[in-house]
Amino acid sequence: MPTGFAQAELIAVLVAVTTGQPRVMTIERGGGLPSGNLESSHHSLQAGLRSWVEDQTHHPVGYLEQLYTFADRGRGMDAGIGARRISISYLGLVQEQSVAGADQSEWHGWYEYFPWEDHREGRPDMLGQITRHLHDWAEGGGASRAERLRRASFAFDLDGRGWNEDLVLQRYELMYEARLVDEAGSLQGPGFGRPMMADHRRILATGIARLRAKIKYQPVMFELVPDSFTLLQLQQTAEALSGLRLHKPNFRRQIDQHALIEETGEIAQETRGRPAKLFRYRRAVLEARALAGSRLPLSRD
Amino acid sequence: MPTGFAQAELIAVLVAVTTGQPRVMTIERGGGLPSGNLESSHHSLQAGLRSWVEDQTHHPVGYLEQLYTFADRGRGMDAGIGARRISISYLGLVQEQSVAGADQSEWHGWYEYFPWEDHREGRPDMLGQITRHLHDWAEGGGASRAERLRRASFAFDLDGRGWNEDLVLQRYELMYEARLVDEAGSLQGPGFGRPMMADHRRILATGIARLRAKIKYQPVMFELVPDSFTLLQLQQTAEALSGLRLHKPNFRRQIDQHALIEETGEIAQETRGRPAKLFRYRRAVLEARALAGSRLPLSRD
DNA sequence: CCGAATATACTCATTCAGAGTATAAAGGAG
DNA sequence: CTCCTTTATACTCTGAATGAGTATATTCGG
Repeated sequence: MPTGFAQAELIAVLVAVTTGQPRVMTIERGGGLPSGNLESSHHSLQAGLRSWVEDQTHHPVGYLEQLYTFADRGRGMDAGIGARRISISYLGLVQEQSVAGADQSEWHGWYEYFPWEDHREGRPDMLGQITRHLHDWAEGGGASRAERLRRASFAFDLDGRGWNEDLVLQRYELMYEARLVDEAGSLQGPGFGRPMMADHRRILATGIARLRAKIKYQPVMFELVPDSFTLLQLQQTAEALSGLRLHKPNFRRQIDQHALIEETGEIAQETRGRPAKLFRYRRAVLEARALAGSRLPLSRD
Repeated sequence: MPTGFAQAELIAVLVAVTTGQPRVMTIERGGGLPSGNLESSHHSLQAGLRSWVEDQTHHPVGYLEQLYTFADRGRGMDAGIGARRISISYLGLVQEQSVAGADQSEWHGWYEYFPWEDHREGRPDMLGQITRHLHDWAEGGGASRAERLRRASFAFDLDGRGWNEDLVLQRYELMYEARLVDEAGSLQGPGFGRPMMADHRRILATGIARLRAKIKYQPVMFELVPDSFTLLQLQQTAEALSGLRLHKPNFRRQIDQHALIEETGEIAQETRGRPAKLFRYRRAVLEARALAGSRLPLSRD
């Protein structure tokens, strides 16, 4: 086989948020992410992936973006033939209403896999243990001890400068290096969080990190909620994704300052408390929004 | 050949800024981007690309990130065998001082390829022509006429809401659809800007767009300037990348508000005007900076 | 009719971004 | 030597956005 040939595979991180929990589509009862070989019938990667996912899951995928491409020497293959496996991963968002009918299928809460990432009810207790293990790992690092400490301290907020919810991948990779997750061959006893096959949990971490970064400067939450929603639903979606609790008045202000939504005129039919107005997303602003966010200090001439 | 096999190729967008011009490393006197087949000797994509680029160009690459993975049916190949070409593109940044010795090699100013993207001396005149052509194209769009107008108006700022320098790719793709660039088979006479082989100009557009977006929230300019630099150099680098003129006092304020740099104690040896202090980048803040930028309205409990 | 629960509306202080002005230090022209 | 051009650096003023907290509406279940 000539050089430059490889086996190509598509992997999807499909995300939905239901009842305040972020969920990801899996196969084999949570053991892996949906994936498949790149077929020659697919005209473009994006289009191919979309039709493939929709065939398999029967959910329309509102939003789809490429995540990352990995290449590892194919472990299950004959060595020496120069072939390797290329995995092209995608992040897809599915609206809650589409998931609703789909019984207790293969949607798993993503904090099963990353329990240390959910800070909505405060800093998880297990971070104490993780921190101790990371310290041990750093101490055994010889020359790289200082560097290990610096990385761990930064990613896990060991010096109290504030938890950065975006560092999902950095945290997972540190835990992998320190052998605190089963995929790395855990040191003693079971590792933290539920493992996945091959490097699927790492890909999931990449997807979560991307999504957490994205909600700050692009209105992607709207791809996850139903067409009409209350402000509380919207906030809870943002909280589910970021794993943080948000300040209600300021969240609302930010939303309507940017004129992201409009009232539908209807009222939510839930029981407790004062009924909430229903809103819909103003698709028109998707572009206007892209205009903002310029942090460069422009000159007027 | 079994399904799922493909030819894999690496493509690099290598960027440097010299004498106020953003440049990109090319092959064949500007006709294409450096590329090569994925070799089985490469252990990871990132590492493989880095060593490959440094072998070919003899420039150390300070910063390297994956851009995008394309898959197109290989046009030059036998059809029907199920193989296709996968192109994995990377963005790399090179410091000016490394380029200096490298004579008049294969570095080409990127505004040769995208002359309509340079707004440092005001809105380029050719945008008038481009706009007229785009209007014609939209008029001939039948049912999609309104949609075409909306896209063109947004990307090229036809209604004066302000030029968005990030939309490099959108603009190139519109011009491709309207056949205003030679790669699409230009309508009449030569297309706008200098063409490149295959889809290399599109990949370059992707790289420029990524870099323009990135300088707003990550201090990547420092990967492009020498180890010690003046504030004017730094600003001119930012201007070269964004294609915009920036407001000097505010640019300076932003830089030292974030404590990104420190004085070296030395003074630049240039002739005209008051001599400028030299600064160096404080690598320590790379992490602290990542902490900022949280636009989510957090709650305190 | 009261209180728990939720929704919605303001307030106040601080920081930050946009825009412009003022002063300092060099070299060159006369 | 003095003035003028050029670049560097330091402030000012204003308005917008953000962080944090408080106050007022509605509903329902007792």
